[in-house]
Amino acid sequence: MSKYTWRDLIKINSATDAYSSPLACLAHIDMNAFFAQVEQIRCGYSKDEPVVCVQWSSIIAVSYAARKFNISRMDTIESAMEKCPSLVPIHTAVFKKGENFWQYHDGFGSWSKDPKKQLSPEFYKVSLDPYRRESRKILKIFKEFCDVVEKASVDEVFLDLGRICFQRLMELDSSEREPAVMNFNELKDLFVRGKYDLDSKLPSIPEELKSLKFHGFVFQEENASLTDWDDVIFWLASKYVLEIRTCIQDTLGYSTSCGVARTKMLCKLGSNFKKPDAQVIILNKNINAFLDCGKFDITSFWTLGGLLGKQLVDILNLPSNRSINYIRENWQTPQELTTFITAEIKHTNFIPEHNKSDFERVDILAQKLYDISRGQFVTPLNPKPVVKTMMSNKNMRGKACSSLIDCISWLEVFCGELDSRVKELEREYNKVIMPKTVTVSLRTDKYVSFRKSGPLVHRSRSLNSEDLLKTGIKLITELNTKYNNKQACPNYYPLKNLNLSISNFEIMDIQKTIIDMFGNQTQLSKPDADSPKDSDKKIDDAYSKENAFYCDICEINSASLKEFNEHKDFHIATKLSESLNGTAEDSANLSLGEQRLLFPKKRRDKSNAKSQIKKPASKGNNNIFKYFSK
DNA sequence: TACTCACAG
DNA sequence: GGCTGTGAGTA
Repeated sequence: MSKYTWRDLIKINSATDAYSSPLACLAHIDMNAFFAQVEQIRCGYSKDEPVVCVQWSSIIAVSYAARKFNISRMDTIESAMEKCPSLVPIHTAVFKKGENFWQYHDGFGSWSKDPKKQLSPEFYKVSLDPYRRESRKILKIFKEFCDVVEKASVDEVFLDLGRICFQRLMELDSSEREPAVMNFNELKDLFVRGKYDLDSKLPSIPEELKSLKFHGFVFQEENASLTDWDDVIFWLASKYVLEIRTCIQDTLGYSTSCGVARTKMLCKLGSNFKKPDAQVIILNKNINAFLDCGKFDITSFWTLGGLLGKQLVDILNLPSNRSINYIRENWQTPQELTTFITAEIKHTNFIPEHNKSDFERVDILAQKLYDISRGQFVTPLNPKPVVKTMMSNKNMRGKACSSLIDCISWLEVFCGELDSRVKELEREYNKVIMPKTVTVSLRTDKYVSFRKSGPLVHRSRSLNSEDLLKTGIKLITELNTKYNNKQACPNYYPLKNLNLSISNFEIMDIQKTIIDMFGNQTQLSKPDADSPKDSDKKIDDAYSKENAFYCDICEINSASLKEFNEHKDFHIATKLSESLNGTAEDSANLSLGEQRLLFPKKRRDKSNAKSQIKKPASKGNNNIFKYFSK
């Protein structure tokens, strides 16, 4: 007799409830040294060549080939080169100050001896866009294979394999299956004929299934034998995740690590257990052994990696031998844990400083700890992480941002980045995403920061880089006039940090936005007579008339007289800034944007287009130099 | 809404 | 260690 019921089994066929079934089967898949892999593949190196991904002079991802030389992320390029003279350092793509597109400069980097081949944080900002794009491609494959996918970060996902396993278990057509699997039929027949009670136990697994060979590494058991249906489900899962991982390897070239287990937490520990290019299966009967293997302690778990975890180690007096069984054996119930922690807090006068809320509900914390130590901490997958805010940020070194003009040049970078990130998301969701709030924030000193938010004044129905920039410039100018003076902030420039963020997203169906904007008109009008461009113009005209505080120079609206006046300050400020900064003769080191900004009539350098992966967005007549023209 | 903090990759 | 990002809590 199985220890699982029909209810447990049928539950895994539900996309929403499967995770909570005792027969749940999830996976966590992690890209090995993702950034390094992306660069290795992009540049056509083999996986045996020691590629590292570089940001300025530090290494941010080390391929497994490079790890063989004992190179870690802590190494500088120089020390890594010493360990491995054949090292292949590849710098991330970068935005140049004043430009709203990124590009790769292969062969360039801050490690280069030749100053002309150096990328410096003073003039560039790292772009992570290439990794996001690859991440989306990979995600797309996961979604083809699996109905419930949680994108946990740019290089990792959780999968709920419930439906797949259920269907494969119950599959009617057995022609493609291994002979032993034919015996699933016994279960299937009972199911199909409805000869079961939800609360009755499943039959035992057939003898022939007990010796199936798992795909991948079964923790602690070289020749794991299958004893119950959970094992059979995990066997099916091990086969299926290998298919997924092989597909990703074959179509995109990426190697992955994978953990298969009952809960997200166990999956995550599993995928991290063996790297690279491996899958680890943690059977339910091996959970405790896995947790006690000596590699984990309480701080190994999600959300306990920081201060909270350390505090718990102190309070519970946990041994340093990295073992979870201590908790399991010392506190048999969640209540015992609650009592202990409460007493200990009183006894030691422990005062949690920042994570106060965690200790206000000790019972919840104790329950969590109790479950974690037994591998029973169950959480659902979140298939829809909706964007709340999006930020483009830059820490400024030295004099990277020393004037209002510099600020605007960096804002152009930020707008380019945010615009393309929003477009990417729109493609993924097939929705229109429109932020309603824009925030510019800056730091002049370690502890002195200012910020200003405002509504995004947009003139078309999708986000565009130019409108975003106009709003950003308005905000940065207001900050500049307010704080860049002796009284408010004597050491305003050079800024230490500048960032632009968008928030308050309105997420609309593409179809819906058209109807919202035009009512039934869209359906009635002839396509030729009312082309999209005309429609846009109509909106623009209508919008302009509604707003009294309209700036003819910028073509933007202000919400109030006060705002309008502040906006006018901006024009005065930029003129001033221009007169201070616009006299440089040598424009060789200036970006295209800055050249346009300072020398609008001058012919611009158009070389360097070769290594460009992404085409710059069309500039049209909306160049920001017009702010400075007479 | 503005701001800080914690946590993660 | 530098950098990017998110969510929770607070006032």
